[in-house]
Amino acid sequence: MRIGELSRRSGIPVPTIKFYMREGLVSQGERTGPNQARYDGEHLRRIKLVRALVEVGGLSIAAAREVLRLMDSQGTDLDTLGKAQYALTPRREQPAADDEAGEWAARQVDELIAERGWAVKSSNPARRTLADALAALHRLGQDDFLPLLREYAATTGRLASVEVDALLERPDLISMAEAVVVWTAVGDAVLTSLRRLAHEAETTRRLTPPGDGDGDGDAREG
Amino acid sequence: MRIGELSRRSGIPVPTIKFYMREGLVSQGERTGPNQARYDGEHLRRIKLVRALVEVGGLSIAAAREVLRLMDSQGTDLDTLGKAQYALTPRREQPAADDEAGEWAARQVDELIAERGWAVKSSNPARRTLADALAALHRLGQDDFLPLLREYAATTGRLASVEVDALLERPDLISMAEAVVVWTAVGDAVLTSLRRLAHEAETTRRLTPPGDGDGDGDAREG
DNA sequence: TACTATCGATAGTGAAACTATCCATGAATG
DNA sequence: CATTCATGGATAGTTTCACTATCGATAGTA
Repeated sequence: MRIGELSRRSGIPVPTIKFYMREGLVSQGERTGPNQARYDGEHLRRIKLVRALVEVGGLSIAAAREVLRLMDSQGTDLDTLGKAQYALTPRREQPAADDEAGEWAARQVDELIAERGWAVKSSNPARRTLADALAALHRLGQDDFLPLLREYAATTGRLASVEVDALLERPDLISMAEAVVVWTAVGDAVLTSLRRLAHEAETTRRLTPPGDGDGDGDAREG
Repeated sequence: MRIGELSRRSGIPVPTIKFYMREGLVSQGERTGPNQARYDGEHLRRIKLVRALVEVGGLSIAAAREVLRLMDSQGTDLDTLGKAQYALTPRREQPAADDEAGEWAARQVDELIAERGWAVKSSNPARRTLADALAALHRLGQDDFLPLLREYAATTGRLASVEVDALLERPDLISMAEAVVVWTAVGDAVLTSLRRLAHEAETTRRLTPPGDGDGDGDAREG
């Protein structure tokens, strides 16, 4: 197919597809003339993957490029998968604040990880993200979130277990690599939106007197 | 205090604080002269809150303003808290894709919510976020994520329960409003980073032969 | 043959989040 | 009390990011 069809089938404008190719997110088509090239289903699929990472996963173009590069690297091994996982985590440019809250938060993260017996490298950028979040909570005096943190950790541990189970069902490393990338990026959106939905449901359940409402548990009101 | 001290104590540059005031995220100081104003601890706290929403929660300035406006509104009631919750969810500007994947995803979301008996308004923007995520997975043929979705829903339901428990411990509505805002925004970061950490830990646990390594479960290697 | 599509290259756009400069004045210091 | 620094409000400028638009030569198509 030519680029027009690629655009129609993906829903992405031609100039944007060209932009992705320039940026190295999508490979060039097979050249058939000075101003002609041919694309195939792989290109289409790749464009959909880029959109998933960028639009749903919220990755920057640069981060997406790095993730895809690692995913593509021949001889995808577990180490590379780990790096791809790291590249999927939003990075902070600035060094961590070295104030009281920052140090406290870093300590909390270390303790939590030790407590759960998790094997996590110190280079895992999620350590930093978590520490930043805890530091922000601490600065705001929201320390009563801490007990929830333990709950969250236990819960995500269980989730990770079933997730890895499902991942290991994949027939080959290439397929696993793609699942790691997609599930990690898109899974964040799934998890956080489910949390929002559950929060509303739970609040409604708690604060609605029993017998109030239509009783089918669905409060769709637009 | 004056703006310089506010800057020093928050770690935010003076021009940025001025910018936040212009944008209505932080209230003006109490004027004491043509070019003088006085600020207090509330201002400092507010700046920290803005930073938490923007930096950790990833909210845009516009979204943060809306959230804070709702949080501030006198007579904070549960309805307002719900609106604040909605304002914390990242919005899509474009209408949902009406392709097969989009429709399929919307159906999945409705079914899931019905299945769990969740009372969730159809206006909850998290429905859309979740549908977009599921649509992306479907377009990529990653339908084996679906069983995990059920697991995720059950899990976030339990989390929401303990979270609302903790929330209702708060003495007043104002304090609850702040917790809703902060926990929702920062909680996303906590949850997703914990998921990353758990994922690495679980992968390591599964793929490391028993007895391999130092056995303390901590694989910090930098 | 006319018209549309495509190629790669280059330049332009619009939003977002700051950042810099200015001037009149107030505070602080020797 | 003179000098220096800080402040407030206003306005304009900067940087980054993710696209978009245009161009001239060439290719497919009705």
